Amino acid sequence: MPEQKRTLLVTSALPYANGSIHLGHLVEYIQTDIWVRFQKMQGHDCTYVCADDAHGTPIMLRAQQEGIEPEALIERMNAEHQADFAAFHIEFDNYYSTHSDENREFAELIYTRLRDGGHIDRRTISQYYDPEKELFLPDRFIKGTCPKCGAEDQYGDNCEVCGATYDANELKNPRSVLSGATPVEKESEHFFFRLSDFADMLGEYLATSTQKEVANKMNEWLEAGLQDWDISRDAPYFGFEIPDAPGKFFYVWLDAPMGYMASFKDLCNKKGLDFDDWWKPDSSAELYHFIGKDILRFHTLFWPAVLEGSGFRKPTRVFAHGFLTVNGQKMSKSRGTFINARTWLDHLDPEYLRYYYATKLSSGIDDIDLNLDDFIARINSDLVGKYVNIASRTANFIVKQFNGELLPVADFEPDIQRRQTYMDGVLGTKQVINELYEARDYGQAIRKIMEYADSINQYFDENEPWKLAKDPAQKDRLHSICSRILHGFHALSVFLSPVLPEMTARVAKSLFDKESPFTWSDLDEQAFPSRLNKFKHLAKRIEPDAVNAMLEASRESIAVNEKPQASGPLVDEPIADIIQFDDFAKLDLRIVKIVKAETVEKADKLLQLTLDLGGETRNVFAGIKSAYAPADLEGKLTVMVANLAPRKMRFGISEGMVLAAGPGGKDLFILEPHQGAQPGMKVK
RNA sequence: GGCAAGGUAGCUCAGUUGGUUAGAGCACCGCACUCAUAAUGCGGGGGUCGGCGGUUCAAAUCCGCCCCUUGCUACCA
Repeated sequence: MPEQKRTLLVTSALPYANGSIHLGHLVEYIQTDIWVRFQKMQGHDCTYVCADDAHGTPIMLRAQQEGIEPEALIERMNAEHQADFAAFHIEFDNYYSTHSDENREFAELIYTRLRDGGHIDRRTISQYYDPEKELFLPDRFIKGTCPKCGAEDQYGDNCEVCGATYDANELKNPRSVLSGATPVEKESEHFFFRLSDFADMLGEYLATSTQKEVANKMNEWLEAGLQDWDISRDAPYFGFEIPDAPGKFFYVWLDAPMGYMASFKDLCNKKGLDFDDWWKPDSSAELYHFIGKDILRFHTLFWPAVLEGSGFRKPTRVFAHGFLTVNGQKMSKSRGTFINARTWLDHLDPEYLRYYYATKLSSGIDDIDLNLDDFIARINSDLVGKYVNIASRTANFIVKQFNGELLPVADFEPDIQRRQTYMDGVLGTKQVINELYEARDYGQAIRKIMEYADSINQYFDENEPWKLAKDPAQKDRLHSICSRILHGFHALSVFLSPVLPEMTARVAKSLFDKESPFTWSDLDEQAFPSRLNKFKHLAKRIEPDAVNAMLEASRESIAVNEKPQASGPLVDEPIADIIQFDDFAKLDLRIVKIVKAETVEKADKLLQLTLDLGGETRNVFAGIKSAYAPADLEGKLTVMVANLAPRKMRFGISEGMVLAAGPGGKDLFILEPHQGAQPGMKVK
């Protein structure tokens, strides 16, 4: 029955050292921690490592802003992260940093091997550069007008208003967030990892190494053709310099995931383990990465290829989970649902979050929702009303009437046949729960566990021990019944241990007088304790006020750090940076007459407008179909940007842009001049 | 528009390879109990399983079309 002892190495994604841990992060760490604890409880050799991702331009700049060295910044964040994780009972075997000697060695080793294997190309590319700060700008440090919806003040990689994604050089009116300067395109040599060299291997790998729905998605990428991966950045950059290329640094792809190895290597150094036993290509150890679905491509394509190309083993499986929503919506700063780990800790019990996440988690990549009303009901009912209540309502009988003595299974179920059936029931439940934990179907595991709790409460009510307690003749029966109920509670506590490590450790210690926390072998018949201490309060109900206070605090902490929380056009789209008259003068706005407006076949949002500028006509596509019928526009005057560079679209060339205001959809309003304006007049 | 994942009771979700009157928890109503942090137990109301067709003796479950939600993507110069 004792299955083979397995050797596992488990990781969670490396949190970036530029921000605090929030509830979204915790989905992953809690999911992983539950799995790791489950493995350890079974007696397997399971190691859980993680580290801060400590490099990159954002960290370099933030340190500058704070007037400290980046090393000081990442050290502080590392301590903060570790404290938050510890408070949520995330138990790493090692927590390290990508800014470490070990990590540098792995980055260099892997790079060198890839290079020598012919998997690295050098190519000159053109990229935005801040001429004042003298550095190349990551997408997040360029802001400008969204090329798709025209929203101001959007980042260089995607638009928060319309959700479009694009390249930074598509952004209109780009400016550096750092200096406000207009970035210039500048050429530089970059290093690329030839991912396509590994296409065949990846095709096979995907089929076995991740969830089905994920493999399907990844196959799309494979079929679309694998792009080379840019792995270098130019100085100044906080990170590791590429050995044979002064002034070039490893970009995140070539130093972050090595953090998994570096952290483990650090642990090997501390404990005298042989790193290669886990990481050589034919290692029998199992390697698992828990990640969010946002970094799937990276972990299922790039990372296995890099490992393959540099002579290391590949991950056994990559487990992706979905995102967190709060009350059914994306976490939102203004609603107070962007909740930091620390804010939660100030108001609520970390284990309640662990439990709630567990009830929602499955092996799939669906998003999970933290519905706070449901959360309160679920915790109060499951944990306090059912689980804890079993001990609470039974313990007194044992303590008062039997001096704390618990009967062994053989005594409360003396008939050998019935005892067998009873233990088969317990161990059968254990087996089912085991499989569910292993498969990461925690939601189902919890459901099973609560079914078991229900059955114990039913047994209690059917046998009415409170009545037996009043009849001295029934004392033996009372003893048996209560022992059996507490045996059930004991089993429940073991089942819940991966999810509620702290609470169940208290059960083990203060109630059952056990030296160490529960393990799976505590479910063996002989392992049932013979004594019980006086019951002490185990868990308290959640007051809705505590949740409200947490939401309020989240709103406040954001308000302190950021902008005012009111909403409205000025908040949603703050007024852009000051420009000079010269900048304004570049714009040539003209009054035009809409001579023709028509829908465009196969276009959802576009109207094709023929505009008369008083002698010249222009063809313009405008995304205003949702708000205007073509007939309403024809004959009307409006304002256009007349000197905008033409833009090729799928349906033709758009030769300018009409001006409109509003959030979108039906609320979109084009400008119309007062009576008397004539087509062609310049707006100034 | 394309691709993907969803749409099951008021809320949060289960429903394995199609098979008897579709389930759980919470909420609601009634009853019981008083050992327990008013917790627990029993019973009840409540669902055209997004819609329409089809396959089948039988469909929430398979097939087709459509509607809605979410994510990625494409076209909101």
